[in-house]
Amino acid sequence: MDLPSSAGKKSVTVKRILKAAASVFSESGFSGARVDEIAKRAGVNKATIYYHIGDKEKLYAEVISNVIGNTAEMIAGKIKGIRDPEEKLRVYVRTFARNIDDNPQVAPVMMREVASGGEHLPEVVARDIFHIVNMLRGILKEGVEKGIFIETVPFLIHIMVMGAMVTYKTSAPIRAKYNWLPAGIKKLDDKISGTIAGEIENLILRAVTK
Amino acid sequence: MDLPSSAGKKSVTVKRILKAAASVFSESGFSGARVDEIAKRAGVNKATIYYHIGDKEKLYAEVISNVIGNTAEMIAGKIKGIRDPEEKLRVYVRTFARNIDDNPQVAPVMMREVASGGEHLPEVVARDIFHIVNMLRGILKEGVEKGIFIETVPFLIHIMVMGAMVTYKTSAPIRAKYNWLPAGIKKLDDKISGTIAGEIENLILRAVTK
DNA sequence: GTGGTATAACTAACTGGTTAGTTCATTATC
DNA sequence: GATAATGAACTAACCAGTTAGTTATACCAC
Repeated sequence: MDLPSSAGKKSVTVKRILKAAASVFSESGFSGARVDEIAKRAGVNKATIYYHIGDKEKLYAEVISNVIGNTAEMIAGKIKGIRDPEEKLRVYVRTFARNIDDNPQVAPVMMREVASGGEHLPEVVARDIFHIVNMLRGILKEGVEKGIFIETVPFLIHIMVMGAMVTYKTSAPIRAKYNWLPAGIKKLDDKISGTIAGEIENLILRAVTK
Repeated sequence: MDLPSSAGKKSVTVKRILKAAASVFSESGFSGARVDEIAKRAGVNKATIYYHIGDKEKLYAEVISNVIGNTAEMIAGKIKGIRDPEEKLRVYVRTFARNIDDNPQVAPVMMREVASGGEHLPEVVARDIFHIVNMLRGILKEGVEKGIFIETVPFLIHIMVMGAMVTYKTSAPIRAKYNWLPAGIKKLDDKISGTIAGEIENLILRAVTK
């Protein structure tokens, strides 16, 4: 019924369904999301979703691929031209930060996906994430070979960066809710790219640099 | 984690309900969890849950307080006797790791709670988490004053440690699922306390130490 | 260019299984 | 026998997925 998402041939209706689905799933998770609500936000009849895409699972898989599907490619592109491993690492962090800022659904969707043990995670997406970690491993290895980085566990570095950013982003509404929180926490910027990413960048570089 | 029988006035039935609820909620999240399933695992009739505790929300709040409720106290206790900020920071990380290992429900529950913007987070628990970050701030400040740490954003350090550990723990089933993952990632220990916590400890210390 | 037909896109209304929460009778305990 | 605790059965609401039909457009034969 649906075409592989490679060709950008999606109709306006399909795009609207996917956009609505992304926002509902990111707010409520898979089981919390209501197909009726998605239909309502997309401004289509529920049956239209089943006509164009398929059942709830299929819809979710489509959304998740769309939302965290091409991060690896983006990072690879940004890193390509750079020589210095240190700068590569900085760009790695920055690109991630930008990606999370630009796609607000990524963070909560990814968190819940991990929390559920990848219950609904399409293998393609798992491979994409592995690809990202692998790039990081390349960067770190190169740094070690050039004598500027210490030996580390790339996967750990990855989840420290990722974990921090994703938690930072998703915790924003919680931080906003409680007035008794001190300014130091409450006043932190909502955007990651910028001050926060810069801070994380520096911390990670200090951690891995000889 | 089990309370001494003096402090815990909870009946055996209530304890069994809370234990069952914790495991179901941590597997399926709030909306994915079924009250019938909780009753079944606890070996009680569903009405017993409503008699002793209340509705699903009440039950969830009870579980969440139980599961991440007294971490602050535990950390405070462990840190009390220590002078050296560096060692305090190490203990901070280690205690957290231990806590996550000992209570396997903590990580997924916390992740989903953050992902949902604290939708069901009891304020008591939010205050507890803030208390933890505040302790970390104290440690870091002390280190800065003694001239051994650089200035950092405590909240960021906290979510780097936390994010990494929680992600590490919950990603275990995903890492186990895919056989195409290289040994370097697949062979990582499931327990955090030990090698992993040690590695995180070192990274964080390198990051904040002058 | 008119009538006929096929097809894609969509909808209102329905179905049947599921599930949170209730009721009330029954059992155990003191 | 009064109170606390539990069980079996029920109900009302909810919700994923279906059905049967409508509209719009394109295509084709004559």
